[in-house]
Amino acid sequence: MSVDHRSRNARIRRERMRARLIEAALFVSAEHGPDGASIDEVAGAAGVSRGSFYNYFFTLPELLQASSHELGVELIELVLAEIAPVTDPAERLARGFLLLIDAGRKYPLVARFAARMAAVALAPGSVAHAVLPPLLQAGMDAGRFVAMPLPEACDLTGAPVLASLARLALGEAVDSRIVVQGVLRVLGLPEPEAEALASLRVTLPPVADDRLLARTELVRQSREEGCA
Amino acid sequence: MSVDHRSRNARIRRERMRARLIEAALFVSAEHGPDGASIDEVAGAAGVSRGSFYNYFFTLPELLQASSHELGVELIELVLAEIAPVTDPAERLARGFLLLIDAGRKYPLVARFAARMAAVALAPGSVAHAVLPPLLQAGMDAGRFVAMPLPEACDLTGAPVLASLARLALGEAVDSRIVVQGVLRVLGLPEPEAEALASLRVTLPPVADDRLLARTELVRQSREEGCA
Amino acid sequence: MSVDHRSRNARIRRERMRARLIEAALFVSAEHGPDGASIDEVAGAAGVSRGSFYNYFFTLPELLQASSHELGVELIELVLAEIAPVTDPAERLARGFLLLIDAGRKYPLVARFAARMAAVALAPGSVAHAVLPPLLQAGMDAGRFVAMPLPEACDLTGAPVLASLARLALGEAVDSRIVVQGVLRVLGLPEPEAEALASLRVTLPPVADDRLLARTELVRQSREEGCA
Amino acid sequence: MSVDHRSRNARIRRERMRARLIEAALFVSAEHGPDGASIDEVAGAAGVSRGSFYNYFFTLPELLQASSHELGVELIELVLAEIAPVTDPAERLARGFLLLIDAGRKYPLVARFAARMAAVALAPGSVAHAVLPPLLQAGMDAGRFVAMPLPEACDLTGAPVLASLARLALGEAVDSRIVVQGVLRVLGLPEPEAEALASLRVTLPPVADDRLLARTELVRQSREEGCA
DNA sequence: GATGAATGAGGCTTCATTCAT
DNA sequence: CATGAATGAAGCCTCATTCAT
Repeated sequence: MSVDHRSRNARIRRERMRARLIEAALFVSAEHGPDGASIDEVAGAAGVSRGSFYNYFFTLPELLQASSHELGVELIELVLAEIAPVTDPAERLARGFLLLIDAGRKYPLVARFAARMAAVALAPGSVAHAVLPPLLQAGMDAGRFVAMPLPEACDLTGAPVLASLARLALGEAVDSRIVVQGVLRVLGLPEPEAEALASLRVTLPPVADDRLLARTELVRQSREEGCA
Repeated sequence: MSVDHRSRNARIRRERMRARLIEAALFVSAEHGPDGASIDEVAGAAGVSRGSFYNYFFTLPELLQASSHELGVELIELVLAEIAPVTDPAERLARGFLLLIDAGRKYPLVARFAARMAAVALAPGSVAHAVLPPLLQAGMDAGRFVAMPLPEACDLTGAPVLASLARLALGEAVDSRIVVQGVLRVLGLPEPEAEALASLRVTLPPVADDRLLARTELVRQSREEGCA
Repeated sequence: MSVDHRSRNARIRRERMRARLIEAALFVSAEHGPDGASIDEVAGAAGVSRGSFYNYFFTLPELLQASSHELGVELIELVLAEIAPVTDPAERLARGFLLLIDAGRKYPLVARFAARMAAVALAPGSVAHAVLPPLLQAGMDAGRFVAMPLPEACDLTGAPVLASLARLALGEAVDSRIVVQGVLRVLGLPEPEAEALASLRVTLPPVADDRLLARTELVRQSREEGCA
Repeated sequence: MSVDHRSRNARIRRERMRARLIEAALFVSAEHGPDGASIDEVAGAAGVSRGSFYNYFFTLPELLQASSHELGVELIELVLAEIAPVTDPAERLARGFLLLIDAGRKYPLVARFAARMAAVALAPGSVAHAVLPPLLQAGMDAGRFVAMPLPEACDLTGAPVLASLARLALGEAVDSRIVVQGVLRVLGLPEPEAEALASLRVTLPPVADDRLLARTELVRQSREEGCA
């Protein structure tokens, strides 16, 4: 029993430390890019010692990968939960992309991270790759999208959205309606419908305080206060 | 006269050395990415000493930038020359993108470079940014494309093509017909025309032996022979 | 307790490492001058790795400064302790200078260091600058020395002594009696008194084995043994 | 004949080039110290190529030595010429030192150079060492100065003057009357006479435009104009 | 586990020197 | 002779990694 208890405590502490490192890696790599980060800096940002890092990860890329994965999962889960009730594949895709660009707008770190980590984030095996193809396939199966090979379909739809996030990260304005309407058009939707779906109003649900997304906001706010 | 001769010789030699460095940078950054390159490695690949690098460039990013620029210019000039006789903006765009993807197929280094250097290659000020917007604008002005803001239009058309190059670089197959058809569709072309234009047969003209593009081929061939 | 113990041990080890670096810097800069020293050489002389240097100092000048300061403080403390009982300002100065030149004779490294580091050692903010002016001022206030501006007084008294140390460092003989008598003369002391004070017999007290001064001796001895 | 003529021309050109290098070395080492100079910088300041340097000197220290020597000779010749008519050794010394400090005031580069190059400038074999001892010896032989060993006499008189120049180089004020009076006092002159001699008014004669000293002035002036 | 000292490999940059033109 | 390109040795610094406490 006491052993159990102790080990449970230990496990919880481990989780928390891991989360702190992942969070720190997120900030640091959003700031300096994945290649600009150093173990020292990440550990410092997490408030732990250099040596501790090695108790949780073997290499820096491994942590960055975990960091990217974690954020991606949170983001995707948020979006998927939001579009879960929607049954029409076209509307699902439209809402999903609109929400994603909105997330980039609301959470600047997300946009910056997406821009910086595009190579990692889109690599096969990433969250994005797991989610987009099924959505597209479903639309084609339902006859809502014109049939086309999935890889090309991903390039035609996912890449513009990612590019939009990158532009957001640079501080430029992005009209998500235009982008999503184009994406739907490329999938063969009739123009009026593409326009209607791209004009849907979507809202990101609030996220729990302990999620990565919420933490990125906190950091942003504290910085603004710090500056003001 | 003799002064002239000497200085001309010197200038030519300088040019050649510079070209060697740029070429080497191309290979190295295509291999390891822009952040994986080191001055040592580039100099080594060029067959010159570490110190020589500093006689031609101040920093590595400067060389990479020059390298990216040089290749981009060659590529763009090649494509532009090929589509120069074409007057219809839609056909120009279709042929241009088809040629570009073809170039990625024919010159694997180009694809790899495009994939690795996306961030650099697409940054404002790059060759791509100078070429695509006017093409799109011309099409809209001519009423061939639906009107839409240029930035979003770039994201919707350029990003899929770049993504295709990236996929090529990974060794995957890419059906450029599908991609270009989609790009034309997103620009509002009627389906039959989009299909027709995307089905055009294009051929990259041969390039002079001293151009970067040709040199990338030579390297590839010599490597294959080396392996075989 | 255990924390205390660990951190105390750590602190002691840090101190020791720092001391080793300072000591090494002393030898190296006495040998090659402050501009001839390199981080590599100092670290090597201290028997530690290049990287360790950076765990203790930011720059080489910082270490040299620390080194100079440390030795200066030891030397000054030694001399000041010795002349503490003396009340007559003239005798204090005479004994102080005699002891200093004696130190240069007894500890060749001190002389060499003084010669090499004159620029650093005499810069405003150095130990020498903190000690000599008050001594001179006291003598003038007491009417023992003729009144004159302090800066010029420092030049007239301190510079000859430093020059003597430099000559010692070159292996030449120095008659400290002559030098000190001259210094007292320039301060206006009547000749017989100047001669009497300059003829005082002084002896440097022994120093603890862990002081820098003692360590310089050890090194000298070990080298002589090595040669013999 | 023509050979003679050509070789004479050549010799003159060589001399000029050598002079330019020496002058450049003077400026550069006065600016950054003897250890801060590089061949590149000196050659650049002289307006010649790196390679040319090696046609005139083997090493940088050799050039610096020549530079120091040249300036020292000019300065000494200037002072010696000025005090040539004076027969009293004490007055010769007084006037000489007064002129020297004046030179430091009038030609800041001289002061800075003296401060920076003290080690080189006072090394045995330097100009200073060739001039001061005979002056002192003459005074002792004539019974004007108290007898004392020459090395110590040099330290007691030369070092304060050099220290004064160093202080001038730092931008501090120096009362040469006080310094020279002290120097005479240390040599045993009766107080009234020391004061009288130290109060002599001396004036540096103008120097020809092609002398190093004059060139240092030109540089200073052009800089001031540049700033203004 | 957590810590941070110690290490040394690896990249960067400067600069003296050589040498072909 | 003058030039400046090429070289590589040598110093600087960062940082991933190991390890004793």
